[in-house]
Amino acid sequence: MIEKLKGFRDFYPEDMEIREEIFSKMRKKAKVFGFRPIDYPSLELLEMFRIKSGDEILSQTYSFKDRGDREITLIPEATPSTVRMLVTRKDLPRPVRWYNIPKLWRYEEPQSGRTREHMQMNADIFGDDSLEADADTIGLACSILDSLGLRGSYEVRVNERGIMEHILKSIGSKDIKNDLATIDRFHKMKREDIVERLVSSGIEEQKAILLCEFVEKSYTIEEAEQIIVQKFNPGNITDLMGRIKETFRILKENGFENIVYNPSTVRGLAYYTGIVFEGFDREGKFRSIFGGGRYNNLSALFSGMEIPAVGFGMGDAVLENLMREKGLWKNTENERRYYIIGLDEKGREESVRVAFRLRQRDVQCVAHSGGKNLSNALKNATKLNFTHTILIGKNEMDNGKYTVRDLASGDQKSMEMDQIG
RNA sequence: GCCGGGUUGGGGUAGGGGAUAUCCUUGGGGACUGUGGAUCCCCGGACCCGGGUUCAAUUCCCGGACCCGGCCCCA
Repeated sequence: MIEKLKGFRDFYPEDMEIREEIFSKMRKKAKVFGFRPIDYPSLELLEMFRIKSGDEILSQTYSFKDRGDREITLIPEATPSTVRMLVTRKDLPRPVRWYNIPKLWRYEEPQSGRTREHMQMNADIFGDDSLEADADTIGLACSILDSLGLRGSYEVRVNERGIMEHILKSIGSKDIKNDLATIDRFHKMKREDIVERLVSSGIEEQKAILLCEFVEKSYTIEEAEQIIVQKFNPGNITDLMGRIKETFRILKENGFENIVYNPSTVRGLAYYTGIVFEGFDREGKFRSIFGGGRYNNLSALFSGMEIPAVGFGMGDAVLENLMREKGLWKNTENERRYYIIGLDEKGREESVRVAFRLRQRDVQCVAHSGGKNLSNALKNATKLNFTHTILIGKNEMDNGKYTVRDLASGDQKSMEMDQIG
């Protein structure tokens, strides 16, 4: 037996159909939000990811030398290729709204919600530094989850890196990058260790404890503002706070209530420069469903051009975890699929003719090709996922109408071919 | 890269130092030749891999692979 590679997945039709339905809903929502599809290679020069993330990424990529001695890699994330495409075309009218659903690879130990190969919907807005673009980005992610039936099952944790930096500076941090990384791990480390790490970068212990108390929970944006202003004396954050409040207001006003301010959401050491956000299931059982934020500096690394950007990625693995748990991992389309059964020799000949005729009108159908056994044919129809059968025997041939049976209800009626569909 | 728990037909399982390896389901074939989505009959199909202990290993021991979960890291 040939085995598949560790951490990779096969998809059989029963799951693949569901996955395609999910992707088609993602595409539909992206489209109505004004995003256009792109695509790019699965292999890129390793250098591109080194520019963005540094050398340590080498240990987590599927990378190798090609026959021309180039260091190349299966892409571990979507953003660099997208930005590469963006800066290549200097003629593009901005703002640019692009999305795609590529396969991505990372060479790491598989665990719940993380495989070595996965698909991830990515949507980005370039050349638009507005808070409205931030809101649209989060709005699209939420609209997708809602359209999948997950409304009420998730929350979006939002933070603003600028505000966090102001806070850290005001309480004496000498190593803001490192402290953001510490905060990112807040829920994974012991409180004493967090405090110790914060203190070691120059923060007084009292302030470090105060920060921990703040970072521990989620807040409404108003609560967060009050605490930040009263407890941390963060300097002038009026603009930043005004912006994030307005972003919250837009989202709430337009039906997305499940948005909280969560100071521990900082998205690691990544390239984010402003708003950051992550979607989680309400019960906190799984990893993040989607994550993203504003990254205004990345394009400069690629081209010297400063193009503001905001976007998110939403992987298929955690989404599947959650949808299965909520009983939503199922087909929701209700298309008809006909199984055409000839009851005698003439009927079987006719069943093939009928099949081709129906397909000309895009009606899904297959003619039964097994033996004469009606019982087995009906059983096949059910097991092979058809919704209706069409029976063709002597009676049908005589009067030119076929017997159409709804397999779910058992209802049966006589129809002419042109009425079937 | 590290840690824990697993691995018996396609799926789900029982068992166990020696026998034809259990049961359900799925798959294939057949009977019943127009209302029967059944029923009945028949047939396929498995002890993850390598080494060790033993007269004998699917069973015990060691190592590996893979699966599930966690850590590290996070794109």
